[in-house]
Amino acid sequence: MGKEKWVTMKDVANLANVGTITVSRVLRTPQKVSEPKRKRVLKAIEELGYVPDNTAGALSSSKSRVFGAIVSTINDSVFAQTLDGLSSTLRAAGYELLLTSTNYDPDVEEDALRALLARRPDGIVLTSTTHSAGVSKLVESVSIPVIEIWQLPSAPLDIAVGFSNFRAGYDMGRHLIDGGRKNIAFLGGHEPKNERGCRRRDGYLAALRDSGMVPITWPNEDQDLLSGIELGAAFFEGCLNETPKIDGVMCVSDQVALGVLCEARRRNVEVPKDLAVAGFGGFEISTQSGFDLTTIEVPGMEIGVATAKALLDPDAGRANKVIDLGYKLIARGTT
Amino acid sequence: MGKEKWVTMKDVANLANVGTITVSRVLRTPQKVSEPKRKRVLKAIEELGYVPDNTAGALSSSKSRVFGAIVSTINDSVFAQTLDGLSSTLRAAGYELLLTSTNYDPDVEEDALRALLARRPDGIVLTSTTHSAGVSKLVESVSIPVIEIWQLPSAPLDIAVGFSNFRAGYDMGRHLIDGGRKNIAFLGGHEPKNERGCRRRDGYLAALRDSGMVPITWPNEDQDLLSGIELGAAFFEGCLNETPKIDGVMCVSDQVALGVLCEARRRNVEVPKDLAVAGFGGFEISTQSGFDLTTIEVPGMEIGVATAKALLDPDAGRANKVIDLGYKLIARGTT
DNA sequence: TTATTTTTTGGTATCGATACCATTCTTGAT
DNA sequence: ATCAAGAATGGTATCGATACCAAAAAATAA
Repeated sequence: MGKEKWVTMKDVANLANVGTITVSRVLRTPQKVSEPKRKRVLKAIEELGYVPDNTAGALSSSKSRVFGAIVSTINDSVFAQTLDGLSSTLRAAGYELLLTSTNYDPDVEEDALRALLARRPDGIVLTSTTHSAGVSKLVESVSIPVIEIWQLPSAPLDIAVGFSNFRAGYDMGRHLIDGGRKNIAFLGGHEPKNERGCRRRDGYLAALRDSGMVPITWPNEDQDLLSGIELGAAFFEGCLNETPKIDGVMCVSDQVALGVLCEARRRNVEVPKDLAVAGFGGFEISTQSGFDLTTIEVPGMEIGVATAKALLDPDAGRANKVIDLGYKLIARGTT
Repeated sequence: MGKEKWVTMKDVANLANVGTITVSRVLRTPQKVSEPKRKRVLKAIEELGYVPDNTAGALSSSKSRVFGAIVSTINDSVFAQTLDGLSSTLRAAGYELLLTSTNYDPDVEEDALRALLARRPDGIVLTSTTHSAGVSKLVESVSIPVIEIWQLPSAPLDIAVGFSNFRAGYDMGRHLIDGGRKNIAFLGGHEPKNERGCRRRDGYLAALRDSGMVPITWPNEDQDLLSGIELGAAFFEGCLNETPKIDGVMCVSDQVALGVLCEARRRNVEVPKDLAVAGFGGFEISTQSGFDLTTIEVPGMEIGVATAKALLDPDAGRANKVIDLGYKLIARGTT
């Protein structure tokens, strides 16, 4: 690697025989520079291989052109879609995304937020909706847009973009009830760390309560070591053994549903005749695994894009602080 | 959100009645500050809710404490592991990760690199190993560590961390040959955009050539619209119809293999008796889908951690420019 | 005690860009 | 021809931290 120092704006200005400020204008507001000078400057930039230093620009303009995001995990296909939508929309507008994951550990969130704020981002995206006191205090002391995404909080800190997991859970519960199922279980979503899953389960509980039915949730203790697919399989051993009359199961995610379906096939349990299975997420897996899974399709990409827009124009976003993008219940072959 | 300006180091210094530089030292080299002053400064920081401005620090120290990464996609479970390992190791050392994805479009790489370099990162991580002239030129003009990960390049730009997709493909080919298969196909990995997949296929081709066998690759035209699982299913329609004697198939990924297995089950094709199936990746899906898939297990997390270490101590990393972390062929029930 | 080293502390210049203001140069209107 | 309004350009101060150097204080040696 070369040992040369970075080329600065001054170097470019000298070569093009203009003032540094003119170089700056060529990059930020080219229409304010006359044609011949602009060309000379661009040529000099090209020639020297100049790459502007945004940290310096950020310091003097107090606009970093960076947004920060804190996600609970990168390792989840749905967040991945949102992040793709977010980062590509932002980059098209000349902004960058600083990404941090907490691995579902709420204690990490405050540290991560501090580290992000130290970069003086122009805005922050959070994927959790319950925050520690420290986080709330930090966020409130800051004058940049803060967007909470995915789960819509009851009292948004600033702006929120997402959909209602509760309503989605409720709707899916009704869907199974309307399909004539009499004993409907909810599988997964116990871990209190996973708010979104818990809200879905709450929706399920409400739907069954409203119909006077008895809810069955499983597992009821921490099982976070089980992968989605493992959990689905274990469901047959545990829950269905205890309560064989179950004729419908609503899973916290498509992955879990897939596990149930695989195991059902192995045990010759007919779906949907003997058991209706519903997933959540609307991933590729739900249609392409050959199981034709009923699921809730979530607008992952759209959340990313809408979040990017709200970051870029927070006043428009704040006009309606809560942007609900909804979801789609896709009834297919498994129910 | 509050309208207050950011608290600066000077504010802290005034409150604690010390020089600004002392505040700086409390944060960076606390052992150089006497006990009582350190305490006073920390108290002032706490009281004012001071969050240091790293952009300013970066400017004067020319150390940004940020690393940049360009990945082809976030939406891939294996990269996700690597990114998790990378970002958590870096954050533990007080560094942040600036993440950009190219969506497998090589034209985007140069722009993304420029945008990253504008933040003056202390190092760069690339996940592709063939670069445009512009990218190479930029990288060479820069005096920070550049690490290429996953696919080991023949001529690394600087440091490389990964494993050999070619050898992995070769080994899996041999595994099938040694298992007595006579007509072995390779499924997926045609798209030239996906170098890693192509290297696996090259390994497969070499293994078959070395044994005097005739390779069968499918599909042979761009199919990038097909998801992994779709592709697996389509394989039966296309390739197996044309060449029914195929008794072994090596898939470019576990996702594709899962598609093949699902379809095989539906068509009552017995695995591994009628058809041996091998995957690639070693994801959860390979063990937990209930299919007990033979696969190549790839050290995704370890790549992330090793990359982080090399970034933090590039001289140690450069001692052996190529860090080969290997892979594991896990023979299971499907072969 | 004095001389010498080590530790602790602060002042000032600096990093590379942009903001702000002042100046020069155009252009068109009167 | 004169003036006003606007466009184009550049000089200088500034953003908030750290580097570098120098001074003061404390610890140690002679």
